[in-house]
Amino acid sequence: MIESTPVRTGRPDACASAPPPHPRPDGQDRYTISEVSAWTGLTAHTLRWYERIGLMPHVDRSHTGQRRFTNRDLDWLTFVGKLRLTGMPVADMVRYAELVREGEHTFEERQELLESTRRDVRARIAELQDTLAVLDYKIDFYAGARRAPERTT
Amino acid sequence: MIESTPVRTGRPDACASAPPPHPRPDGQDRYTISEVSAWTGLTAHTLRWYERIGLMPHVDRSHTGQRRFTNRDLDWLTFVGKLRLTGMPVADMVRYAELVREGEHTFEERQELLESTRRDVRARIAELQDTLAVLDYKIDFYAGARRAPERTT
DNA sequence: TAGGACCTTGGAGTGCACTCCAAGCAAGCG
DNA sequence: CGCTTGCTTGGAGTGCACTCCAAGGTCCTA
Repeated sequence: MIESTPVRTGRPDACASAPPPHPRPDGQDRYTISEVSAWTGLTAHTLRWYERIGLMPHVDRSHTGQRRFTNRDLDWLTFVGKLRLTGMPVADMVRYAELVREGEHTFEERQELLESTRRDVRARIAELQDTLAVLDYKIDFYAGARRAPERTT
Repeated sequence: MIESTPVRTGRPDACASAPPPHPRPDGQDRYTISEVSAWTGLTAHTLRWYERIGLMPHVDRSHTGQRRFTNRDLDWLTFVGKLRLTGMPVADMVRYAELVREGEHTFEERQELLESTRRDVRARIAELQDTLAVLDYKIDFYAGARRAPERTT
């Protein structure tokens, strides 16, 4: 239902940060909320909130009702973290999560949603590179002005 | 006091969007708030708010107290727009604006602030490129799964 | 000189994404 | 058993960046 996230890029030692290995192998993957909080950097509050708003597939519970997260949940949270970095609103992530819950007949819509996100990400990268050029220019200006303070207008 | 923003990159027809020309030449540059709003895409509310919080150098006024923005103000707003794209908090932009108001003896601190911002921007670009790889992977997955629906696990 | 569009202000309201609280149940240790 | 630490819930609170409002003054064109 949830496809897995790429495990390695083709290049050895690529700049992209390596995908985090799971703390425990499949089969022993029943993490408490605080373990997941430590691993993801999200607070326990946020993890519960994500579940409430439908951003998590239903999380398993212990016999006493406490959450027990799996490696699959960790993968999902890693992916959600990527989407969050793109600036995607939480509501859109919830929409994607709903599509995942609805099964394989939503593949097309999921693909479209991700392609639209990809366009946004590319646009944002371009904007940031533009900004980088401006920052470089201004930093050079300050560096130059400080080297030759008598002629800075 | 405010250094100008680069007018052209070295390459002809560079991908970076060309810096916007001013609507009117220097000397006739006394824009109302709604003109500036239309030009920048910011609402009049936001422009007033920027001034209130100290994110604008003091804006000139007409004899009756209405704001009259200059080409210099437009340049500043363009730069602020770039900083905003980087995700810099408004408080940090206000800090930079204060340094500009304080004069040339703050060149060093301004340069440091921009260099720190540049590091952030570079890091964010790297994150986004990472995310792009994940999106590409998942989009390929969906495309492949839809071409060969009998073998998707 | 009348009308409508535009401008002014301080302060209050909005939407987002968390973030925290109170009260109570659960788990592990000496 | 008692203690500490951790987990549960619904609902309320926070911080940021706007966004809007009411009441009134200004500008321009017919």
